[in-house]
Amino acid sequence: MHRWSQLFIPTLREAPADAEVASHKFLVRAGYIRQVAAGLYSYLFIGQRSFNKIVAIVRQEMDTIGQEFYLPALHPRELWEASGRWAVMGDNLFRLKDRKGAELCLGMTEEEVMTDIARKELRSYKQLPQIWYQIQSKFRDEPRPKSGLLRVRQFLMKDSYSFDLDPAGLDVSYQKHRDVYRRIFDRCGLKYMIIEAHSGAMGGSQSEEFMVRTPAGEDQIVSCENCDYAANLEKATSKLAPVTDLALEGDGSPLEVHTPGQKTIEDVARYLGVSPKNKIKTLALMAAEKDPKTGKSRPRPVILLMRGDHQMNEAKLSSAVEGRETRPMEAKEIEDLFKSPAGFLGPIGIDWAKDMKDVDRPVLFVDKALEGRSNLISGANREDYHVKNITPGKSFHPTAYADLRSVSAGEGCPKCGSPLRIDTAVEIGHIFKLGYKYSESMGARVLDKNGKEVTPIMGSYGIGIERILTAAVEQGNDDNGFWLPAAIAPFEIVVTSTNVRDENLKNAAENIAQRLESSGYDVLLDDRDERPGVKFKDADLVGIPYRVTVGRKVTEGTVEVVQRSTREMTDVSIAAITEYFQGKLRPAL
RNA sequence: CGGGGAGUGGCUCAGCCUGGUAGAGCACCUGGUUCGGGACCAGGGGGUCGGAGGUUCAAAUCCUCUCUCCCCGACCA
Repeated sequence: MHRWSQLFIPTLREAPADAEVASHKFLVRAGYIRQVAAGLYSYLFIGQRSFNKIVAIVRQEMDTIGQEFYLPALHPRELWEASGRWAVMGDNLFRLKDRKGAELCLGMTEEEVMTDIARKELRSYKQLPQIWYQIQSKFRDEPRPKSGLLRVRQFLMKDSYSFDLDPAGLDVSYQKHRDVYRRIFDRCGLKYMIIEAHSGAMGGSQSEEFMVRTPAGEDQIVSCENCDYAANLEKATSKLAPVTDLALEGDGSPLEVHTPGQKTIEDVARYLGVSPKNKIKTLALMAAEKDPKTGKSRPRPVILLMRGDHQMNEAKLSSAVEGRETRPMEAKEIEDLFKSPAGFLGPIGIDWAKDMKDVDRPVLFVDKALEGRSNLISGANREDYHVKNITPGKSFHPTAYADLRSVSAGEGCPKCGSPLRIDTAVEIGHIFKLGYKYSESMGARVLDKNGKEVTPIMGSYGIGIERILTAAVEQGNDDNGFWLPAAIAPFEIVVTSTNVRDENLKNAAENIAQRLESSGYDVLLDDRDERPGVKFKDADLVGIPYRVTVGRKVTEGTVEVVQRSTREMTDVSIAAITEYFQGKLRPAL
């Protein structure tokens, strides 16, 4: 029996000054967590209890498809060199040296260690498929930890890895994870959505994220109000309303117009009396390109053309340039390429690269929204001049058309055309078809039926344990505190006796708590010698879904049951208390 | 890394501009009253004012450097 009077549950009347989001404020106030340093938290008794419940659910469900390992958090440099990530991860990877000077890092994920086991141990197709998982602390030297447990430097993650003989096998492993994740998040009582995700520069094909909508989130997700389309903003596309092109002017060749001092899209559009939708936006960037001879990095111009009213999306740009680092061009670089100051840039008069391998010429990517358009207006590459009658493919030849723009709310769903909405959300899980990246680079091989060496294909799948708790708190809170789904709450019921000095009440509360506990419920008995108000406030704060108030009605043989989320209050006879919760917390299946 | 803000008892904050014996509320300890929504009275303990250096007869307060934390951005399989 857990007695509040004996426990360490340091509740706070006020939120710490540096807490901003609800989950951060409440988890600290409720005594779940305490901050140690930026992005590092201690989990106290009731916090840890809640984490344990989440972990138990994750473990139980994962065991239905995979095998649990426990791998070290400390990894040798060699493994990360082998995968190439020692160089790629940059400052986000915690690095250190041991006494002998050997370099190590703290794992952000465990592809390397898992693949290392696979390459040493897996020999035959008969051993496939495999799904291995673990639940371990992960470390990331975040440039900016924030929002309490939402973005931290050390966190608990369930990560699993699948090894299959072929892509069809990977599809199966991926689908298994998708199903199990749904069960996990359903059991955790979260309202979530599954969205298409950006695969990132790390390669891989299909990728989906499990997202919980909340203003505290960091991701932007696009979803259809009508059908099931949902995608990360980094990936989302939309149907655009048709735009009426301008009429051809003059003899149809590019026609310069004087636009003194008109630099922004809006200025030019207004000055010429056209919509920004008929204007081309020219973005000038430099990408880091490896010189094929010297192997050294050198900047290469990458120019983007967008519809005047559209915004460029960084993730899509990253895909277009195949992961190369990019930065805005400096004024001098712009002058060198365009022979014109910024504000009047355009695609004409420049010899663009035919493809990415054509490294000596500048790259021109044109957003797909401009494909098929005609008689647009762009800068003339001459100060104070713009140019009309610009038609992509005719007036200039792009290196490639690419999806570069960010979707805006209200645009049409790519599936059904209904309006799209954009929300912020927290990512709680991610499933990802990795492909051959790690098995290839680290040299995992098995023999297939024909005795031929083949590289297993991998998937990786993560769940952020802290984020489940955080999302749950964000999803259920009010001015007084929060409530957790019973499955992940530190306790299911708090039994509050209004006055422990009254022997009758004290004994009744003790008795009820005892009975509930022996019926299998997780019960916290608030037996503190505090005024009722204090105990009610604390009960409201700490996230327990039900409160049983043992008070003045005891003489009539009843107690009050309060459901925290709805504040709904029910008088229940003491004799029938366990049955009451049978219906609430253990509904018949 | 760029921009902004903040470091004063355990917590929330005032005091700083205009230098002169460190404050309030909450929390904590003792005694008493109280007991269904964060009680009241009386008494009490607790602070090198983030750190270092400087100016000054005198620094929480002014100056310089530095550390830490928060927010926005950049960053983020």
